[in-house]
Amino acid sequence: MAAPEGLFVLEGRPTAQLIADQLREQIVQGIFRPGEQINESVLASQLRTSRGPVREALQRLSQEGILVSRRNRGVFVLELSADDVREIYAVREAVESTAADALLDGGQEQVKDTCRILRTVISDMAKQVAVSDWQAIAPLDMQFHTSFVAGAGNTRLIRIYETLAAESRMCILNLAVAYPRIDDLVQEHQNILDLLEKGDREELHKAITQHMQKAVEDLTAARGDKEIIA
Amino acid sequence: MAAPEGLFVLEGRPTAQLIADQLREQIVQGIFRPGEQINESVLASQLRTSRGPVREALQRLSQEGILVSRRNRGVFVLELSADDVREIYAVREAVESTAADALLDGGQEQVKDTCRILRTVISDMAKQVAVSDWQAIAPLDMQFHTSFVAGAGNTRLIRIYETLAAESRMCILNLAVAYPRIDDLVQEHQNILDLLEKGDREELHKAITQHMQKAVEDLTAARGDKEIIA
DNA sequence: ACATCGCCTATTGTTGACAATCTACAGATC
DNA sequence: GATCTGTAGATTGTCAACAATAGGCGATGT
Repeated sequence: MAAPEGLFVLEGRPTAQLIADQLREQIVQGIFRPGEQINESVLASQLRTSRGPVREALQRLSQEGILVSRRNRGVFVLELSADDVREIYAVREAVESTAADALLDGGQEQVKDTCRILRTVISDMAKQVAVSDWQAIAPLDMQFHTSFVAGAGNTRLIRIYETLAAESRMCILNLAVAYPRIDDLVQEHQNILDLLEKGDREELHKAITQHMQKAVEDLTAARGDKEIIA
Repeated sequence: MAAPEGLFVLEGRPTAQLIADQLREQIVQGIFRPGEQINESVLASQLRTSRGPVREALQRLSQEGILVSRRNRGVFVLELSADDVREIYAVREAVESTAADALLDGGQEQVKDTCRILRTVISDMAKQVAVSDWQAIAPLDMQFHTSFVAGAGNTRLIRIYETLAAESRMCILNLAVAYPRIDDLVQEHQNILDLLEKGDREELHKAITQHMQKAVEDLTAARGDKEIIA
């Protein structure tokens, strides 16, 4: 039978997973602000479920690092410092560089498939830039990079990058006006795509490094060094 | 399930954390074999606790990737394929290379502190090699690399590497005679330490890459390409 | 006024019972 | 004999009640 997709409130299968995904999305969208407390009981009754699955989901997100749990005090949305930003983007650079190598070593077919996906993402991105829809740009930005890493086909790399993507979106959303050089945005991603397609390993690595460095500069520019961003 | 004599009744505060840590240790030591099922209820009664904390610990290890959970069927110790080995060591190479750069960029002091730690590890390793105590060598091998990464001071990198270290130990332990070139072992690590101390970035990267490549060759040599190692 | 002690509340941590669901097996049916 | 079906058992998934604990706040004594 054709499976009719159920609604978001409560589905049959992996409840904790659904809660975690939903919550992560709400956090990176800024519905829960950094430093804000999340109460197990309250969330459970809101979701019409018990504390068990909620607790499981919260624990999951804590392990991912976007929540911090203090014993008998509560769980709170992560607050990011400038140092955190530097850490995150340093690791992102490492992961994406590795993915780039794996892609280029993986054969023409793999590169081609990945590029096809990346092209559509850039296309969507250009549309949203044209109408200045920042809300839609951040997810697309991350989708580009996530797809890039996914193209390498290393499941561990992908799993690592998922957490980094969530943290990056938290960085971006907490920066109010997130993209100072919004016109460069599409161009930069297009450049990465071109270099991947061309197979220019050297320049691709440089482009990734620069992309990350610029991001760190933008994200840390307005704030003091050790200050909390959010 | 085999009676695990190594598990102690737990006290103190973060119960689930303790269970997870102990269980992880038991798994990388091979007390729980790959593919073996781990039963929540049984484990709970062995630990004189309830299913809640045990479940939490198992979920944590599942997220780390050293357990796999199948709904309503049970949780099982991860079985590693040759592809898994390649994945793990590819990511390890990326992480350690990043750590190397961060170390060298972090100043003389940081490098010096790290080298001091690494020296003692190598010293211990040499002792165990001398008496051919393989059981003790694997942890020291991982301790070297974990300390190396820790020296970079990037908490996210460290967290990522902890999981990789656990998976690596699973690779090693499942290979029976794990170190074909046991005499080279100390030498290779010493070489990495020397290059770090010298600050030779180029050669250090090469050494790390070679170290990982050799490991993959050793670990996949005896088995078919897609075969399960354990 | 100030420091100290002890209660109070909010929140997580823990527990045992109960429900849902998957697999395997045995029996019926063709 | 092969295949379908329904039932049993094992295991996780869910739940609500209960316990422990950390930190706040006020009473109390000086």
